[in-house]
Amino acid sequence: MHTDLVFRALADPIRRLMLDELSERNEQTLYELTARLIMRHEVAISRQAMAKHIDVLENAGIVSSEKRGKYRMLVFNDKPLRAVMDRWLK
Amino acid sequence: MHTDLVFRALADPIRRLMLDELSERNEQTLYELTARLIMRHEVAISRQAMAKHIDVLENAGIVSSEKRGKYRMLVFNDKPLRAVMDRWLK
DNA sequence: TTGACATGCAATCCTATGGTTGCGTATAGT
DNA sequence: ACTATACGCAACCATAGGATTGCATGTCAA
Repeated sequence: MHTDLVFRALADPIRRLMLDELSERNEQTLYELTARLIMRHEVAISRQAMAKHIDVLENAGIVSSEKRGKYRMLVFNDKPLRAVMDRWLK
Repeated sequence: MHTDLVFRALADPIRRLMLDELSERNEQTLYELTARLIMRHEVAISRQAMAKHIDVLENAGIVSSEKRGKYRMLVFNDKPLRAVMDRWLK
């Protein structure tokens, strides 16, 4: 597991909001998630920017995506977070 | 507490190494910490760069510093980390 | 007091990163 | 078959972040 990718993924506030939404309601499409962020958190962001964020989260292993037809289903995975968190918290 | 500052502080690998050292051996001066990073972790970094990193960690509340004479004593504080970590780990 | 030492401050540079724009592609519905 | 939809890809841009450089400041020891 790549610690650096995990921490860098968490460094952006929008990505953290994405994790909030995904941890609360799993299995969303990229489009759904984008709409939720815009409406519930009043962020102004494009679909392309969201796609980039998803790539970052996926490379870090925090989110996995599965292609279903024309949709990209997003699944939250908390294992990398747990693995990385208790580094300084014995 | 400023969540964003905490996460951004953790985004840099050198700052994470600094926390490793400080959590293991508290109350070091900036100079000591710099020497330790260079020797034990083989990082090539200047004192000025280290000072900047300390500022970032201090603004995030993860490290506090106290001026003692010509020394700047560094103290690790894990509270912001704990507060921020169990956001997605219920 | 004088000099070495630990640190502070400011300007500059380079690269990474987040965002936009524009276009292309594949799937689903009618 | 046609069209709208959900998404992928690549180029460009602007800003922020990490590092260096140079100089200034304050403290301690001799």
